[in-house]
Amino acid sequence: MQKGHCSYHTLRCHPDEDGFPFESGSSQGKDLSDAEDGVGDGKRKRVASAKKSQKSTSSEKAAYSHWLMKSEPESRIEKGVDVKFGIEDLKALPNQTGCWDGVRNYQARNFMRDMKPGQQAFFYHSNCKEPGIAGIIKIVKEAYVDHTQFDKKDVHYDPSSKPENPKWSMVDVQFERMTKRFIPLTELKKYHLKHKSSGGALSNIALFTRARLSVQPLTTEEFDFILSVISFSGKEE
DNA sequence: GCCAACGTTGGC
DNA sequence: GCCAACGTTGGC
Repeated sequence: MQKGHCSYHTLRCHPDEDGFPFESGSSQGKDLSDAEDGVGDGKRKRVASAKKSQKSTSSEKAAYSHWLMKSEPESRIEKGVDVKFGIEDLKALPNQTGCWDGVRNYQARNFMRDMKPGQQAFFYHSNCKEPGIAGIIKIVKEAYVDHTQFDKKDVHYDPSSKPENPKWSMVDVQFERMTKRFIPLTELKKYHLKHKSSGGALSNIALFTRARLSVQPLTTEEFDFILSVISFSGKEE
């Protein structure tokens, strides 16, 4: 499980279909857990203590506005199905839009639920020859029920999730553009290490501080810094 | 509610 | 293909 790979099921999703928004917003402090779906998931539920540390105006959360979403651009067979889904695959879909299904990690899911249409995300290529940021996508539909959780044939089928109380959500994303150059993970890591010691925009970037999260938030500073290094090194805006 | 065993992610 | 990091499961 786990992973934010849209697989081609994406083809079935049409951006215009009016799905029902499955609750939006809210989630920041909760982390692991299912916090907002109340019942349903079996046993153990360590409901996050979303309460604490959540001060200030009740409706206020350090809302993120930028994201980084990982997907695998190279073929890999999982349960007999190829999970490949690179930025070129998104670009090739009708309207260059697809649904980001298959996320099976609570934190990643919660971040998707925080996403708002219009926000931008980096499309990150993972588990491949050259990991790194390949382009920019845009959130075009807020979180709604990920139908693949109920599909026994799907790689990300989750028998523990019931239709009356779905566990997993997805958003629709649209290809916006390739970055003027590919930004390798190794380069980002250099900035991160440097910034960690001397201070800088990427000193705390989730890509390294929470490496396994497939859907991550980026601060505006982080996002802008990354865009700026693209241009420093050659082209881009 | 602890925590060992287990499974997954994803760089290398 | 290895394996470290870390999330999840489930017994107790």
